[in-house]
Amino acid sequence: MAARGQAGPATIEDVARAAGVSRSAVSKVIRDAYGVSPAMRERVTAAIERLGYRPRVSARGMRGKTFTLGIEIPDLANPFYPLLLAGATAALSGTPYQLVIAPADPAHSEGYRALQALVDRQVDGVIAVSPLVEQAWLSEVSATVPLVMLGRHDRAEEYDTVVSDDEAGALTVMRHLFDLGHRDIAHLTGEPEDSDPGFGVPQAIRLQAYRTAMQEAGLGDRINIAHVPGVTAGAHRAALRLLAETERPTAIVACHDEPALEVLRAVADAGLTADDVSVAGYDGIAIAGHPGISLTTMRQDGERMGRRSVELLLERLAGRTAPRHEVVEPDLVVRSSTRPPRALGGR
Amino acid sequence: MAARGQAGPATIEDVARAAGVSRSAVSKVIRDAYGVSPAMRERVTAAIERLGYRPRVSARGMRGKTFTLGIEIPDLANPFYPLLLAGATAALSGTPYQLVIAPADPAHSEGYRALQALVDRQVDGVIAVSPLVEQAWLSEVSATVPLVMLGRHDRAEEYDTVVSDDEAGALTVMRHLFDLGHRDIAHLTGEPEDSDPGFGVPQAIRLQAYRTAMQEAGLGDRINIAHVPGVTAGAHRAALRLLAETERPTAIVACHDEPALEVLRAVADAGLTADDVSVAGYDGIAIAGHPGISLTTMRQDGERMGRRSVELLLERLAGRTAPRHEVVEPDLVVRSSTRPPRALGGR
DNA sequence: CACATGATGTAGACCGATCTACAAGAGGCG
DNA sequence: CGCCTCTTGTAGATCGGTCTACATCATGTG
Repeated sequence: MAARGQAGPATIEDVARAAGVSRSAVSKVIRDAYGVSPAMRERVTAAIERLGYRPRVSARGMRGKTFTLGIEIPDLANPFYPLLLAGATAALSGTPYQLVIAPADPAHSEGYRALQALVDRQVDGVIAVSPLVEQAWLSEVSATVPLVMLGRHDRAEEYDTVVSDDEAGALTVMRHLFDLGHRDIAHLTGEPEDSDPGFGVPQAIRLQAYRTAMQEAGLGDRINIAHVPGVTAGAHRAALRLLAETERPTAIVACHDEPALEVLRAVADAGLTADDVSVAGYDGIAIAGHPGISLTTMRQDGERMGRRSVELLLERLAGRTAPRHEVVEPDLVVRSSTRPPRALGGR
Repeated sequence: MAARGQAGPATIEDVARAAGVSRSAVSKVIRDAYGVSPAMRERVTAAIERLGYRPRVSARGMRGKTFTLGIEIPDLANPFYPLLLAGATAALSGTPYQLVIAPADPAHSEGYRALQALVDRQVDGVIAVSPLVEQAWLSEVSATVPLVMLGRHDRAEEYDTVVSDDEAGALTVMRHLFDLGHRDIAHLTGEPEDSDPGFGVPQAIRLQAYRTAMQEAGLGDRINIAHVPGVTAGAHRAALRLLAETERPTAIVACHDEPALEVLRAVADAGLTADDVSVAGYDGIAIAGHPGISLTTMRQDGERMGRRSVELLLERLAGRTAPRHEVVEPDLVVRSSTRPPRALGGR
């Protein structure tokens, strides 16, 4: 922003005129292309400075690139997603690329809409976080623009993926609870249709791991799954229901930290404590470490996941064609929300 | 997305050819402009459908609009901001506009960079949340594109603003604490240079209100202000220092909920409880209502603020030229983090 | 019946960049 | 000295839309 010729912001034409050179020359300087003499660069740069010229991304996008990467995110209210963004933003600093976020409500069709909006805007690369769009559709998108699917376990040929090892993570949580002595462990997750493991959604993988762990521990008959519509929104009520059962579970595992917070709230509302019911979450959001919450959780390195996603995109833009599928290992953070069950010597 | 002619996604040219009409005709149909017969609309729509045609925003932006509104947000990790986004997104549903978010680290120059990135992308309107950019610069920006400053109290002639009544809110918190019997009340806020009331930043207004309230209560000599670099990041240490003072304050008011959470953590770390030190925040983030936290706070209707910002932009796009400055009233939510001071019979 | 009016569709300029092809000039070399 | 190569800068096509001006045709009207 600075003084400009007449109507509206300066264009490349204005700069060319001011510097006494051609448009092409200015363009070369901007793009740092081959064939510019130091003298010319000097004059053009000065003119750019003087006019406060900024190239318009729309115009650049017509032929070249937009220097924009888009990330589609469902539900920014979930504090795990900002972690991804922090990592993505960090990975982009120092590059000429700008990150733009398209928010999408978690509702089904919203993911499509938001991703489509990014594609319409000619972004140079897309990161998709919405788990509920069809793989085939993503493949089609990736024919137009490089794409990274973040968080879902599908090893597509057409695009890259970055995921956390949800199976190992969920099994680790279960082992932790078994080690504490729990046998009546309930699992709280989303609606059944989203939990089909074929879809590759994290919560589906975690649910499957829960089943496997219970079976292998010989507790197949104690499997207790609460499918909650809207997960976080319905978690409080669902948890109250679990807590009112005659054979109350001694531990509840939620598919994410956010619903786990609601479970904790329900535990408090029911007049119970962590000595009565252990609660474990999954994600490792920051508030889980607050002394008033102190939630045991599997911490996913969201920042790393966001960073790697961007790096994979940049590699694609640099020419890579073979798909890559990255796995990030989560780690268990034990806090005071999980304790031995009362009957076995819990204080 | 669907079948397309040859290389790359279909263009308006392809649609025109497929429908046997001119580009202009297709353009008219897309824009729902005057002069299209039902028959023509029919044929064109069918062709669009068949080819899976989507107009490219870059190309549209060259002459017309981009149907994109941009919002610049510092620090998405602060859960108050997603509230704004939720409101903004909601206000946009049903309109042809798409919201894109440009993330900016809270560092000073980042706000400029992110806002500039949005302007470069030819958005039809901008919402700025970063409080630390100069008013004059914003005025310049608003010569190019309609702008709403969200959260800062400057009644500029060139652009609209949406703010919460921070003065009334902060005074309300103080009255609440006075009513409980507190007299030694400390205030925790950001760095002094950001607290100049002339800047209009919320935390500056709140700090000023704290001063006023203390003065008017005859407690001018007990004013105790902790200026913390990086607010949230430094709040924990700063709170520990306050708690270690010989004349320990009986209440601590933070300029935002996020640092207030850190104060609560410090209180716990120091082996104290809400009976020893009351804590109040400001913003009304959701987690403050969790039983493990239970933080007294001034709730700002972030969703409403986001919604109003978008509505003001839409009005501008519809032709309004006179600036509007909206004020939203916050309300006090009393929870168990504030109690009467021990000396006066707090149990 | 000649003419004004209004509805519908098309041609082509235009937006602001990029990028290819090429011209002009400077050195290098046999 | 003539030719070749390399560097530097320019002209002009191009991207995919929008938008203005205008042509065409059907209809209403005096």
